[in-house]
Amino acid sequence: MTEISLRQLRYFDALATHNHFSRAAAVCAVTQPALSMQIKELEDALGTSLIERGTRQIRLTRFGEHAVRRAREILRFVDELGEAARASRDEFVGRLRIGMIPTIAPYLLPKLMKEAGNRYPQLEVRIREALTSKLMLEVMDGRLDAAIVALPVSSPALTEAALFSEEFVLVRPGEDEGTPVPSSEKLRELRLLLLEEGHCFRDQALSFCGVHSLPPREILDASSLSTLVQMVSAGMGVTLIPEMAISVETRSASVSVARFKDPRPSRTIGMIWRKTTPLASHLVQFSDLVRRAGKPFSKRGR
Amino acid sequence: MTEISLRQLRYFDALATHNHFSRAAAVCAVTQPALSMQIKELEDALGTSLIERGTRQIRLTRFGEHAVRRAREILRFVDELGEAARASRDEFVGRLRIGMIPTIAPYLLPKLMKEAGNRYPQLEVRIREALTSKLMLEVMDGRLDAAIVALPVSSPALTEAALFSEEFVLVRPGEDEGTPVPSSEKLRELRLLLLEEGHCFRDQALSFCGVHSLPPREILDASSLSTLVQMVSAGMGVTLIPEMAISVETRSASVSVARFKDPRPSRTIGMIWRKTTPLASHLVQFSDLVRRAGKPFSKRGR
DNA sequence: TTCTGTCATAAAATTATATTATAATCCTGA
DNA sequence: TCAGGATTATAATATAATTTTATGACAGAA
Repeated sequence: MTEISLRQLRYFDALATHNHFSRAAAVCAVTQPALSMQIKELEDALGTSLIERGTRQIRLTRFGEHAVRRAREILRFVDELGEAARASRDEFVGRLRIGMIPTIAPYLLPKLMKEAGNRYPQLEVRIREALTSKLMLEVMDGRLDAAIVALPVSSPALTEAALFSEEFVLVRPGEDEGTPVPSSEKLRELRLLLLEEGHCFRDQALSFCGVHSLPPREILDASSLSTLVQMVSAGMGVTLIPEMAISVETRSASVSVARFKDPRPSRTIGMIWRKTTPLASHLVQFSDLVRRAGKPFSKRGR
Repeated sequence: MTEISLRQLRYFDALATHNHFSRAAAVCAVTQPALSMQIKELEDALGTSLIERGTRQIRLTRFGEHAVRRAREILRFVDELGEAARASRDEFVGRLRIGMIPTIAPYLLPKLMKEAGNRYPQLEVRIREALTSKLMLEVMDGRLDAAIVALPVSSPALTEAALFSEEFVLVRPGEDEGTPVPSSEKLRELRLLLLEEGHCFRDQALSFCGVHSLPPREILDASSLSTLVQMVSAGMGVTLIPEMAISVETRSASVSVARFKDPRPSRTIGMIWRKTTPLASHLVQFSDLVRRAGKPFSKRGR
């Protein structure tokens, strides 16, 4: 004995509406014996008869009446599944979980959320802030759809899409305003304040100074750019911050901002996602949005 | 492109629970390629991907998560349809619509309903009272499941099951008690009170008297046995009533009841149903119940 | 690199479904 | 009561869908 199939339910539905095998078969675009057999199979599968067959006319049995209601319900659910699929592939709707590193999130977020709200009103964007390593893990095992980080991350499982590059600027105490900008080598002699371990921005700053690790220092590393700037303002040293952080972080601090001459330090911001994600095309679209949001900070306004 | 099938949903369900093609295939008792292909077909049919395929592990896509919930819902509905079918065929439950003619209903009903309540507590018995011709029509077009009438009805579309036979008795005014019982021929000379046209009992009574139609009479025909007996009690004539009506109808009337010598008039009570009804076996069962209910009235206690 | 686990693909075999042709049934009307 | 028409069932055959077997492709681990 075979299983119940949707085909059987569809034929049964047609039969119940037309009360006539041949006409129902025509509606289903099959021949009458095909429909007859499927109905019989359905009856076999259910172990009970659905149709009272008279020569002149047929009618549903008691249970048939009940069954056809159920069958139609089932068919409707199946159709809705198809509709849901269509809706989900055509439109970028639902939830998008984006990770961002702490040296990007506070600065990019306002503009990004505004643009996302305009462009994809149906989309719920959730932001999670964490260090690159954690974000990578979360993207890889599906807890995030994508992350916005500094490139490269170089993981074979991830696609990287570069969005824009931004320069780092030197933040010095307010009174240093106008004094010559030190070269990257000179920076090493200054008291360079840095983020704590794990932030890629720390490594990028160090790399600019030509060092890749640092001997233990007397002062504690900061956990945010905000703190760093406040430390500079308090005269504890100098620091680097990315372009996008300038306006937010230096607004209420007595610090001066200076740009480097070549070689100018910079980082490339990009988005990463699983190579296998089916959201890929959506994410490419979305990355464009992020690119637009980051444009004001972008090197050479690009 | 093919249609969505339940098989695909079942495989998808298994795949979503095991997150592993081969194991899911094993659970479904098919080989892995079979399952892979059905999943692919499902994705094609939906026009969207459900599974993110990684070499090491797979996971559901966003839409896949939604789809599997829907799929399981659908599968549950289908299973329930099967269960409902099983329930409906094993047990005699639900609604049973029985028609009865007016010369049976009031007398058989109390006992029948009591017995039915004992034997099939799950069964809702609905009674409709009408003349034989109407009942036959209603049985034939499915508004009734069966009817209890006097046989024969001789319709090729209907099955007749004889249940019991009962005699007719003569009802005379109380003062006739003890006087000789007239023969059927003599009855013709008496003022025989009858039910109105359409009642089979009228025809049966006439037939007993050897006449098949009656010239217009001065008196009106009665619409119930009850009225007939009251008319007899009022001295308007005599009448015949069936055995089962005696105790109810003569209780509160000053009439005398007399039985005929051979040939004794009688009628056969039976049940009729559509030859094509799937309730046939249930109705045979039920007819047994009716037989039991009618036993006390039965000719020779049979 | 090679091995291993995993899913995809291709060809062949099997099974399910459809079609065509015809039978059976039963109602209709002479 | 008998022929004719309408309707569904059945049988044989044809077609299509599904499964299996065998193999490929790919990525991650040793």
